[in-house]
Amino acid sequence: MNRLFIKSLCTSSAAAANLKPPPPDPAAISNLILSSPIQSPLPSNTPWTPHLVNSILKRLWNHGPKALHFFHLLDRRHRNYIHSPSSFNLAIDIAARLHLHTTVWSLIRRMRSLRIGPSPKTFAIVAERFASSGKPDKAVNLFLNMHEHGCSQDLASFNTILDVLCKSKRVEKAYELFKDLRGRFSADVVTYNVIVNGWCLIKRTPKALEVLKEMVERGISPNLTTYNTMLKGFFRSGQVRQGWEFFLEMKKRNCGVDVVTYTTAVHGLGVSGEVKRAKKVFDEMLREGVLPSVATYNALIQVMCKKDSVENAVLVFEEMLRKGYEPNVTTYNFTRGEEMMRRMEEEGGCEASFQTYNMMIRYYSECGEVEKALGLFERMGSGGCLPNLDTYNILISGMFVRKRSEDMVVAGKLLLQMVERGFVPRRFTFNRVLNGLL
DNA sequence: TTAGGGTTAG
Repeated sequence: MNRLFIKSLCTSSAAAANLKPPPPDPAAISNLILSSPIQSPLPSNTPWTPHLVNSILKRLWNHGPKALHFFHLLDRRHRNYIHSPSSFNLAIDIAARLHLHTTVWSLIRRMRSLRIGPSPKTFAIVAERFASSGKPDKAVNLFLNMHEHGCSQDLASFNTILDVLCKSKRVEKAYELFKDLRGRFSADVVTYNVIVNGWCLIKRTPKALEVLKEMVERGISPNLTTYNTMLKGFFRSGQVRQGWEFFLEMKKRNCGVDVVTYTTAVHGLGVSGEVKRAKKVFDEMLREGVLPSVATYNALIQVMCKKDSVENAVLVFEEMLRKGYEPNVTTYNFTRGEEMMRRMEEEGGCEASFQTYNMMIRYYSECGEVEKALGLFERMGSGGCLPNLDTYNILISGMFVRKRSEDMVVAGKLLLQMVERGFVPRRFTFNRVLNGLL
């Protein structure tokens, strides 16, 4: 707070004296880093700020080695600049994603020596990477030992590690840890909600209901989040009837159903084919005076596209615009096609995300329009979002559609490029390209 | 980054 205040004082007085240089452009700096060889020095005279550094790290997210190199250069060569905790956390996330464990730990030690961390958030980041790369035990150990790295364990960090395990589908592991330590950390409603959600994520609603019963027995009252989680769980596991009955029960018992409840019901009913009922729930929501969100409209649009007709989806889209909602990337992604992509950028002032690109690239690849797919890929490279692992996998698969030898060569180049950018191709992808080339 | 709702996904 204080630092921000001082910073704003400095900038405003500089502006008053007309000395303020144009603000550095993260996109320009990122592109410069991307296009120059790895030993190049950073542009001099740049007024580095945590905000600028963070936005560059995010732009270089899908080019991990360059991102880390940038971080290290700034850390070592610029004596007067000290990275902020949030920049450290971003760099640690990138290093952990690339499985550079030595780098992760040296960054953590560096944070500690600068007395700016590590924080519980730092450990949550690393634990998440462990859990998502099939090492849940390492994630648990990290949590159990975090106090040795100057970071205390409390209920919040306990809930976080459980959530990390659950979100990476290691629910059994989470449940074990939960049973072992719930007494020590005095598990609260958040803890139980995390576990309920975990079982729901892997479609084991009976286990989720069991935990729900258990929390009540232990004197912890479920809240609206608990019920919304359960509701989503029923739909996710295909128990549409139970979902519907649960929804009715929630209303009957005056749980204070909210926009999340309605969005879940509209989406859940719709994707399982009950479009009429989904629309009825949506109308009922309006009657009850619960304001739909962009997510609610997106849910309805998706349902219309998939189970009704694109024309009706567009009607909902137009209605959304009429009511003053601002469609976001997700909205446009449902109504696929170049036309929509143009519209989102020109009229909507809404930048395509890598999901948008990936979807379009997949579409072109599948119908053999390899040049168009490659064109979009090029556009990505020079724009705000760099291709990610999915992009490469989709595009490389696309190179096999036409069974042409020149496509194989492109596939080979893409494979090399993805490795250079810090992605690990699946064995399948690798062998396929190799076979293709041979 | 202490929990729940919209991209495509089993």
